[in-house]
Amino acid sequence: MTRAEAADMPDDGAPRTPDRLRRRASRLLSQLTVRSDRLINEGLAQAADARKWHYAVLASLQDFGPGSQATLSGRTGIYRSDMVGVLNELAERGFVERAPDPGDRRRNIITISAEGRRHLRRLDKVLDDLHDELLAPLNPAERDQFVQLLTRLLDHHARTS
Amino acid sequence: MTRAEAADMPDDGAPRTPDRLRRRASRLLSQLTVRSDRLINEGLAQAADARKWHYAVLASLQDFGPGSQATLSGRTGIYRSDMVGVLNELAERGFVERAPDPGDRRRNIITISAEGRRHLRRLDKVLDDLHDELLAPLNPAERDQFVQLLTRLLDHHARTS
DNA sequence: CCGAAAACGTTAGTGGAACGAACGTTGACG
DNA sequence: CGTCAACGTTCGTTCCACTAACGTTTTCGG
Repeated sequence: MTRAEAADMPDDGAPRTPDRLRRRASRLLSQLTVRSDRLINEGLAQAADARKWHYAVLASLQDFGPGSQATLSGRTGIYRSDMVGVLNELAERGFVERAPDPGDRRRNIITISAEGRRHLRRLDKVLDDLHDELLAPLNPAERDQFVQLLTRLLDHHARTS
Repeated sequence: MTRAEAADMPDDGAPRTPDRLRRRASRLLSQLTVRSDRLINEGLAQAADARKWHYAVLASLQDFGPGSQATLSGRTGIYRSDMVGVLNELAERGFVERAPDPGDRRRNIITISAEGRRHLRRLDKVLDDLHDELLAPLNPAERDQFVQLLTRLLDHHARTS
């Protein structure tokens, strides 16, 4: 033994973390979200040169039709300040069109293009695969449960915010 | 009607988000974690002038005894670069002591103080309350389930990292 | 009908968290 | 003894949620 590192190593090399720390839901959430975000970001970047916000915007356009940037902000939860950049990226790639609203010249009307629709289908597939990886340890019933629980918690804290 | 904003408003004022977006586990995780982090940070700051890192370090010291900064990094998951600041804050408040290791002058040995122990007890209570708020919509069995699921997912992705 | 207030898109910037690079000091080891 | 690794530390980067302010355009109350 070079020296007794002991006490932190459960004899298999990994440093030990106190249970009361490891069991805290807030900590589990934070840590898992870091991994999840990394997985999704890297996956989207590499498989489709995309970011998760692209998906949010395109899906919102596809499912609810064209809208102003402010509307899209509301639908997706992306801040209007950040929406600018996202739409620039999407417009650059030809996935959306940004046109001034003739009826209200403060607004832009954002429309999804045919290419955008195709891209969205691709993103949906990529995300399906990535979520399969994310939720790998859970069986279908448990995945549903997990999503259920998350949804209930989020709903509660969204109303209360 | 001033104008038909329609389509995004389920007739109760809240903008509508596509289901495929709302159901993605990664998105639920991100959003919930934002709320959770905010709840915990604000709660700790206001009730105990503390940050969550403080809890991690103090709990690790209490449960596994003194250690070097590197050991604490391993136990808590805090980067050694960030550990410096955390320990400064804790030492300033008299919750830990930072003393050079006589047996290895590269290291500092960090020890929790009596005050630190008291503070940790307080933090534990505050965190209990905050988690009660965080998990409010779930009954005890569901909370256990939730923690179970999170743990399994995190374990899987920690090994695979 | 006019002036104040609000909404819109946009730019710039803040604060926190996770993480990497590099450096001087000190110990381990062939 | 010389090389290499570990330690604490400083500095910097990147990403995300979020705020502030501004010019333009529209709405609305008096």
